[in-house]
Amino acid sequence: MANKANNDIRVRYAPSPTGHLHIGNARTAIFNYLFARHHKGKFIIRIEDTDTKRNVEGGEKSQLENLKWLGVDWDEGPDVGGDFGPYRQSERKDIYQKYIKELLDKGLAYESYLSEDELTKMREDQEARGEMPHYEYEFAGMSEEEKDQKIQAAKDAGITPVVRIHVPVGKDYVWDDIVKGKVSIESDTLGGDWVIQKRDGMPTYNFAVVVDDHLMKISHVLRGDDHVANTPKQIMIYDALGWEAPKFGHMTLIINTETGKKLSKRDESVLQFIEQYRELGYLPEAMFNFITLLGWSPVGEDELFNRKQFIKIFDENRLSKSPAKFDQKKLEWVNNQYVKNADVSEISDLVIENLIVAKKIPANPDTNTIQWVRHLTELYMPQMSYTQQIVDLADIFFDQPEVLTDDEQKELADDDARTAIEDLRGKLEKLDRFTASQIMAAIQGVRADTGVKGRKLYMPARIATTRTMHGPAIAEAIELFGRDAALKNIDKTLDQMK
RNA sequence: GACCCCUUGGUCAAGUGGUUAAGACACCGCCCUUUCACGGCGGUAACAUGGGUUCAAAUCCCGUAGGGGUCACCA
Repeated sequence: MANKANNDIRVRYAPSPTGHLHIGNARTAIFNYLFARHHKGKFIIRIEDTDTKRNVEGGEKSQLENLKWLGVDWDEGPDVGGDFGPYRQSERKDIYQKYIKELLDKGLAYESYLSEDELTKMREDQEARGEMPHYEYEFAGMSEEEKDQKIQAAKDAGITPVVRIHVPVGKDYVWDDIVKGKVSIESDTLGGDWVIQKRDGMPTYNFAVVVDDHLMKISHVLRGDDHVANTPKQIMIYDALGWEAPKFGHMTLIINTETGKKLSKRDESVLQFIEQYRELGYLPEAMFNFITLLGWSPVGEDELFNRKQFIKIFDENRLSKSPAKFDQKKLEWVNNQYVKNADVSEISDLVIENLIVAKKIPANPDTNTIQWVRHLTELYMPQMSYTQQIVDLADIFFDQPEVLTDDEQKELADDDARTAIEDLRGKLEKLDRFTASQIMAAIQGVRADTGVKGRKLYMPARIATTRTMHGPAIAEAIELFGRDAALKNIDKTLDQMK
């Protein structure tokens, strides 16, 4: 199992089209991508759709789309083709067939005629005996004649066989794992002769993977830790077919913060599909950045990198051996770093979508609205972790509170407050251009004319115009309300003042 | 249960025999800000445990405990 030469580096990401792109899968894809790009090798996408029952309509398309969104691109795959296609396992049936036949001819595999019922019974008996379920050789101790008879009987009963591989007895399967180091698993712990071809004629995962990886000249297999137990089975196939196995690397799983277990797709306490984050207005660069830092760390102290930098500094030897919890807070922080530094127009476009979905603005906003949202976005960019937060953050612009809080009333409980607010009202009404700079001038005018200043001026002014004591820069906020709304708010506040 | 693997602060993590055991998120405090946030500065807080090996152990070895993964005609 010698290491292949660097110029032959080919890695793959092999999703099954059973749904949307999961965080864990995205991470696998990203690490493979980074590995390929760093070593100037090829990155391939292969669709593993041998379980026809579980394939989801549109699943493949969604997976690829979200991968592209993250900024991952590939050299070969079902959509772009390549010299080693087809890139969907469902289209490679005859290829698998050929190798199944080869193993059958060599006597390394055999047809198994056990029915579902017999298999179930076997497992139940084992369980009753306190054993873990495993396959027991169905022709154990039989002569050729007895064996033939049994097969004939099964055939007569209309049973279609599956194909099983003979698992060597007492053999150690050892490999030097890129992340785990030396791993060794004994063949007798594998659960017996396993199926390489299902009753429907499709190959099983562990068989198809080997055939494809070999034919596609895959040099390194980087995948999740949950595949460790599959590796000996796969090496077994490489051996049986006389092929050289690639290098394996098993990355630790991402686990749920609360349960400490591997993120399960059914687990609803964590958002775990890329698409969900996309809808909340997370930026692809930020997601890429954050995901890459899960189970991998760069050399220095920096944590913010773009794709190009990651490609440059990626080092598979720095993959972590222990599982990482998914920290949403940190993701928010990372995303905020990117939001803050993004172009206003990019963020604004996302904000518009979020506001439309929340029904705060019409589905087809006019140019005034778009311009208005742009200003709004600029004001809130420094504090948005993700753009969907704008809906709550900017709530005062859409739904002003009917009553004031006690804290707000306290700020207004002063004769100066009324004086200042009334004076401000008059000045705002007369402003010829309702812009932030003019508004600020008006506020300062209030100070000059009434003598009210400092917090006693700004707080009442803010509360009266925006109906809340917290928010972005006061003049900008008032401008965003517009003259009519600001005056209306002032009147309402004046009425409610004690 | 069997087999594989993991264990540094609440979280992510650096660290590969000699360090005051980095850094980031979160948290707390102060500053900036006529509000909130951003930003700046500072702080609390960790080598699971017991034995070895060694002049010296977070680092190497063994045991224990805890955690995880896998045991399909799913991938």
